Amino acid sequence: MRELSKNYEPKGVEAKWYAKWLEEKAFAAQPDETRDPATIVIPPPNVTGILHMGHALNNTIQDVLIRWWRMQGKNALWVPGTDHAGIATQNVVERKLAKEGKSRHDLSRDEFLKEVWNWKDQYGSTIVNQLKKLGSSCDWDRERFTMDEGLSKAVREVFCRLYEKGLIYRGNRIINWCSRCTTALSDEESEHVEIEGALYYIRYAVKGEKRRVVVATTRPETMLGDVAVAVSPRDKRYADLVGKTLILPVVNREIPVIVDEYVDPAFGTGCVKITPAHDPNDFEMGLRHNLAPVNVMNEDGTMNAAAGPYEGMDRFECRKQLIEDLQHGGLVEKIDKHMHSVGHCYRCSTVVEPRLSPQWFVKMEPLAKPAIEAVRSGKIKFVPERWNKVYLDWMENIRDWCISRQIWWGHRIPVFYCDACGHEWVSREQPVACPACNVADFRQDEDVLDTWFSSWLWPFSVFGWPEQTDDLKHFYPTSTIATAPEILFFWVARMIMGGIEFMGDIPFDTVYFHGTVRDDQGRKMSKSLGNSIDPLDIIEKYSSDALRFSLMMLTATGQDVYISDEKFELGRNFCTKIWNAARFMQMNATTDAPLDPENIDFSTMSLNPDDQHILAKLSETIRATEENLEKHRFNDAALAMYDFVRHSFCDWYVEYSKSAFRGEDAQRKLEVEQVMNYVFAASLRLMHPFIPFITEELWHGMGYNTTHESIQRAPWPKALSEEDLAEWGVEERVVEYVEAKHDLIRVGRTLRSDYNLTPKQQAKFSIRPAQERVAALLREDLASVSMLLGAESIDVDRTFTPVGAMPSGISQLGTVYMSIEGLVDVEAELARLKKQLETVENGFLAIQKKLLNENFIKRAPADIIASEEKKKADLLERREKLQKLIETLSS
RNA sequence: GGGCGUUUAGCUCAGUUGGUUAGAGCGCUACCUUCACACGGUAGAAGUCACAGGUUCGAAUCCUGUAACGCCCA
Repeated sequence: MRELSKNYEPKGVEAKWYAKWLEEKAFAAQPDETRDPATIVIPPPNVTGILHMGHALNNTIQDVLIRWWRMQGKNALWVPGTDHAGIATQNVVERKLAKEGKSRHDLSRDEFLKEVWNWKDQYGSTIVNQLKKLGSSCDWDRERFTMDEGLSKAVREVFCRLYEKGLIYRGNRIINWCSRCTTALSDEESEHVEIEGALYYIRYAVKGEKRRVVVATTRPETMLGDVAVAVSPRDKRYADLVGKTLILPVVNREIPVIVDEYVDPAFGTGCVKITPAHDPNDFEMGLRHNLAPVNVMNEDGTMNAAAGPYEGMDRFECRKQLIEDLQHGGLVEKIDKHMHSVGHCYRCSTVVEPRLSPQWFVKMEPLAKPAIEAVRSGKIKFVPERWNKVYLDWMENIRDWCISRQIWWGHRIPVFYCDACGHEWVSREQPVACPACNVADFRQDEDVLDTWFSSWLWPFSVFGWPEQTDDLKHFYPTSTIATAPEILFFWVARMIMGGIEFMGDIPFDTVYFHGTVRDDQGRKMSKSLGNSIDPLDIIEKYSSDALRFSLMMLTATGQDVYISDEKFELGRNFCTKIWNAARFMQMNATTDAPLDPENIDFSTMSLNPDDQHILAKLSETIRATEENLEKHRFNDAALAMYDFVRHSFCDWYVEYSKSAFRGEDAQRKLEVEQVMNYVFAASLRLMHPFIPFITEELWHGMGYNTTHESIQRAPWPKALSEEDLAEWGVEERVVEYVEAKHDLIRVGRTLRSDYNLTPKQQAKFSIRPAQERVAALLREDLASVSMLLGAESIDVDRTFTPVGAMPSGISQLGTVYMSIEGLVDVEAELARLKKQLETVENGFLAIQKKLLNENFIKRAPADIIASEEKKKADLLERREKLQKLIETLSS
């Protein structure tokens, strides 16, 4: 045992232990058929990412679970890794090139990819290093990257299987197009934002008539691509218009008026312009009516030749100019303000353009079916459960997944086209010649796959799939996924489908959805708002343990977490408290000999009431912690240990121990020391998953590392049953007595405080115990009671009657009287007692009313009635005592 | 438009199958630098459980409706 410094200095300690753990490969796990596996795969952060509070929360949760399982003796494995984040990473590298005045098109595709890999090698480990600062106990030798050769192989395998099964197809569809990233996006990657736009009412001429038809649109620039105007078949206003021809302004194209059920006569004017190349509903309608789409935009969001005079203009510039021109021609009836929800690119926030283009899709319905069943049957459990409904709604209305991206960084689509014979085929390996005509004149598809097309394979691709590895057999299915609900559709739902389709089994049995980390005003943390709190700053200022513990205390199941800088003081202060409790124990140690806190036998000792109490409380706390962790109630688990260590242990047991340490009984000192070390060592183990660094430091600092060198591999503390505790001599009635004794001490302290006694002023106390049994226990226990009360003397007397005005209070064990001659303010004491009487009176009346209610007596369960009866008796007793005290004082 | 969540002390939140005199942390007030700890101790003040109905012997808790805020989907 070495001496602990006065203040806990976490910085060096945390760095020291993490380095040691890495060096010893303390987090490594190998397949082992003799043990139960417990696996977590990390939600791979973007390789471009830097750690934010969301990551800190997400990874602390995983680390708590993994460390807990590891201590329980499970074969716990946490697989780390990063995601290649196609669009985001390409954007980063393109921005870097832009600073050098270059675009990616100045480079060849291969040269550009080389640039990206260079970037990844240089900066890609940033977030990984940050996760290490958090204390994450990942098996780092297993770190994976979604562009690794092995994972790329899995991606190709999956693409080919689905293609061969007919579940992947290419189609000319309306997709979400980001004109800044110049790529297609999936529906999930287009984020809808409510914005104020305008509804433009534009007049179209009827051919050969003076009449004008007014259509309303939010995107007037697309009218250049109109191929029809549609009305509802039930709309009498326009019945005579059907079949007529309209002249499209500006480009003067002739377009028909058609009828279609889809049209909502109540929206706008009831006349809808049909632009099949730029709207998904219009596209469907175009198909129904055999109308050829007219595309008016280029990939970069500028207008193309079909836009006539507007060619080359940006789409929003065109909108402005076009409206101006139409207004000049008197063709704009009105412009109304209009709130609507508009898709934005989730990577760059550019307004998404619905665009007709040939893309690759996965047919989702067949994959969704068993995945729906897995959740509905309860095979996969969502925590909190309410996400089931969100998942099921989405899955039951699932739409095909657009997986092709027009960027360079990513898994290239393994489809090949023969220029000689036109054959198209998929291949797991790079082909040498066309399998149809054997000519080597072929091209690979230019597109890459959606990044999530590799993420959905993560729970098995990290174990070497499609090879049937030992890792895969042992560690799959994984146990729990911890994630934010934002990626329920992106990732969780798709992993479930992927796992069932390719592994034939669910990828995990539990999904824990934690909340979003927000600032103390409830706003999402974002760079642009400048309200982010950097977890690394918090670690720097308060320590990683403080960050972790505070987050866990604050995260109620599935609720958003509101944080501010000061909230992390909670964790820091707690760590300091633990540290000082350890120092206290060291200072009072009677021996320097190392002790093995895992093997102390209390059955030969005669335990004092306080010993019994703390041992019973410890078991209760362990049990509560386990139950809460099992239910993923991390805040309740954290609170249970916090409450135990801070209050039960530090406030009561440590304070009690002082009376023993200052006494003369050497045997007693030794016993107290053993109890303390047993309890403290168990507490360290209990807290280790939450605050790994300080617990490891103290495990060694206190010399507990006798049987288990590192606390990480020390066994999870065992909650003892009442029978087990009884073998040590822990009796339930004694434990209850100590609870009541605490109440008595509180009552006595309140008396002191009410009469403004300073801690140094000693007072004489008299206690009139309720029963003889209590009197006996109290007499045995006077040393500690006396110390905790700061009493000059304590008189335990069943027949005690106060002389004159003596302040008093009623506790569960009996009435406490305090004697301080000359200081008693009779009026103040009376007021105080009357106030207490009023509280008791109210409680009594409420229960009385309940018990007099016939219905209650008839219908309430017997045990409830019994407990109410007992409460009534207690209150009655208190009432009588208070009344008597008031009477004595008043006379 | 559909769905979900939230509303409890000044602030942030617990409160699990309905049964307490409704809890915690922070903040606040008073006293205390006592030989583990002022990143501390002791004591205290502070709540119409959003609102309106209903069910029940009994509602913060269950049901219906209303309002405000937030999120997701279209």
